Amino acid sequence: MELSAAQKKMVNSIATNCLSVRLRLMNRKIGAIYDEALRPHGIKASQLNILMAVLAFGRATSRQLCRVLHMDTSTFSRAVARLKKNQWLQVEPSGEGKILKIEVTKEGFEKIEQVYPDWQRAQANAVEALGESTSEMIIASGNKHLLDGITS
Amino acid sequence: MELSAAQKKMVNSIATNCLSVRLRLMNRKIGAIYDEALRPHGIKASQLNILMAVLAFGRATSRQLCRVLHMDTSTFSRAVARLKKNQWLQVEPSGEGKILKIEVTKEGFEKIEQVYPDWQRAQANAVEALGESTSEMIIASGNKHLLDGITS
DNA sequence: TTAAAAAAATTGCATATACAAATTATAACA
DNA sequence: TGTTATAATTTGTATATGCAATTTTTTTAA
Repeated sequence: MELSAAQKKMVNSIATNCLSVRLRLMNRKIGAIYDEALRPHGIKASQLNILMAVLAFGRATSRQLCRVLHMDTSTFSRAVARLKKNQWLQVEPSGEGKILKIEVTKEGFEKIEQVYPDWQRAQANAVEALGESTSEMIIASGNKHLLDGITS
Repeated sequence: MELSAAQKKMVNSIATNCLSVRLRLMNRKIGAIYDEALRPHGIKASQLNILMAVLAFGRATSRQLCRVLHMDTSTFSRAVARLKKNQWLQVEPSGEGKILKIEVTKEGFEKIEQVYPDWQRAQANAVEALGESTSEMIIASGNKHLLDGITS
């Protein structure tokens, strides 16, 4: 393919600036750091993610957790099934309307405690890879999103 | 689960600061913006991603592209298969050792041109969702990574 | 020039992800 | 109270992702 100047500009515009491309790449790169650190514990970063969200929010509906995590309910549903299979999560109706009691089990919490030092190591490596300021911005930006989710 | 103060601190530390969790969430959120905008064109952001990388680098080995994209070769292999099936990519041996000639086809480039206005729209929405400064930092950080990949 | 070594690419398997469709459970109302 | 409307959950299907193992290709060495 021979490209005109205008075409090259277009290509360059997307290749250089596309936030989806950039975030995807960062996600692969940083995710690998955590998954490598967590591998000996038999848990993935994404799974720890959900355990943390459940702990942080306490009793919550699937719907609320999905909104906060900006995750499709079908994705959540299957993730929860895997976490239940590992005995890290417990899901049961609470009796109060549609609210499900989703709880981290004792085994789940023990897993988090075991993982914590390696998570800290991964976190330090990730901060080093991204740089301090980028890391802080990502964390701050994430908290903003978290708050978005809570209000409804 | 009843948590002690120290345990709550640990949970909060992970839930609030984990870069993997944050990037995953951003990725889902921002990726959805692009995929929604690109859906009418029958192409996913991740696929556009690879077309752009191929165009930006010109003739390249799979290995080099995988390194730049920080993508497993198996992931790349299957993505390329799908892009070939859509006639957007063309892969053939070049005769020079192991170097494969991976090229965007005319159809592939036309697809990019069709998509461009909607990509711009998605980009604007993503910048709005993330904020100017976060967006700029992500782009800058991404470019750093890109350069990392080139030198080898 | 052919056999062994090394490298690259693919395939098997598992999880992550989302959209659409189907199912199930809840709520509302007649 | 039983039927319908609504909301939540799960299942089907497809892509994205990575690790491990296999297969294919290329290089090296005999």
